[in-house]
Amino acid sequence: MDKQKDILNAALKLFTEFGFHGTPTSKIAQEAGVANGTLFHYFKTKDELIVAIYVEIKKQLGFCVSKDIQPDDSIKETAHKYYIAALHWGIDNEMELRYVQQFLSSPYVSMIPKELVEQSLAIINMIKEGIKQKVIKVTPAEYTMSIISSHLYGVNQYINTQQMSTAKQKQLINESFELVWKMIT
Amino acid sequence: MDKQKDILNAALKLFTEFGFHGTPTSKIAQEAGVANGTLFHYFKTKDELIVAIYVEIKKQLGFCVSKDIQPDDSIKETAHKYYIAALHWGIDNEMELRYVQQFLSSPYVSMIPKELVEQSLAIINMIKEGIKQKVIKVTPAEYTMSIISSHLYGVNQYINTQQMSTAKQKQLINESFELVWKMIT
DNA sequence: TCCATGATTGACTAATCACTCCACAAATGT
DNA sequence: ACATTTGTGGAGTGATTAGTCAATCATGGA
Repeated sequence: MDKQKDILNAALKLFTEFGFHGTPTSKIAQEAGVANGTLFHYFKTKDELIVAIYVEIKKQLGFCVSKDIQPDDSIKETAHKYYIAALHWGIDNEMELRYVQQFLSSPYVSMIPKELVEQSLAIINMIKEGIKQKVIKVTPAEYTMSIISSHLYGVNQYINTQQMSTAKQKQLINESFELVWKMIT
Repeated sequence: MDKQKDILNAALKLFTEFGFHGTPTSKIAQEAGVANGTLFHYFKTKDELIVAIYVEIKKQLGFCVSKDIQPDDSIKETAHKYYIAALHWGIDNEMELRYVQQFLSSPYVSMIPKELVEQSLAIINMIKEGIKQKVIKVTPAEYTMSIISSHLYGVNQYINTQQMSTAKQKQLINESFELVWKMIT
């Protein structure tokens, strides 16, 4: 019923499969089951749609990753929860992940609205708090963050390309957190 | 003098700046200082050009990374050399790295010629040899490989975004290898 | 000198695509 | 009941672009 959502979903699907250039707006409208003009009623330009999808995904990820965090969790507990949640999100939302990758390594990155940039501030702050509490190694928080994200990315990619039982996956995920934790402490 | 190289360089530059979609072949020809038709004399299609650039970069990286390797180096020495060379390549060839990222997260990946896929086999074999010699942890070699590459990527990104003295860079690079080595052994 | 081969040119084209426009429908307010 | 806003449709348009082609130019061998 919600045509805007239909358009977003159709566009997400087609963009991940055929790329931004490879999918005309007409195909998006067709896939979403709306008319060509309707698409431009909701999104003034194709670029705006491309950015909107990214913003939507980021919002979902942000919610998903932080929903289990308790204020009185220890640093390690918090980090563990963030890590696990992010990894699971990546596994469950392969298409969205691929979209984000494509988006971030395209010239559209420069169109990200400012208010979204601060999203990952919570994690940076957690790292800084961890350093203050002397549980995390004294290095620039951005460096630690960079290491963690890329590790996350690597594990995700491995899990997504190899196929394995859910049990093996769980084991791998937990082990990989311990690996990262050992590295940053 | 070599117009084919001129075209490749011009295309690399424009594609990294404006994306595949955002740069028309006419602009590439212009930047390369050749006529429109000349471009299509060397590359049958725009897609072929896009893939050719990737292949060229991969060739350079492959050469750069393996040129210092000696057959009688220890596993750790070999790994260290690979790691350092790859990191330096990424620092010295920011544009090429960005191109590779953009390419790999685009639908053009599926056009990579088969003979190129085996490129990273040498590193996988090194890891397997390391496992046999009991210096590297017993995990699937592809997993270890995935962890190393993504770590490399993360460090690279950090170095490229922050600016720091060359001395600090060197220190960071060496420390980061020890971090990875600790992780995989 | 003459020919052959391949490089080089740039005007041209057929197709595509982002976006507009306007008519109409549905919802919402008064 | 009427007016106003909001949503929806889809044909149409102007600009852009990948790729073509026929003509020229450069090189070198016979």
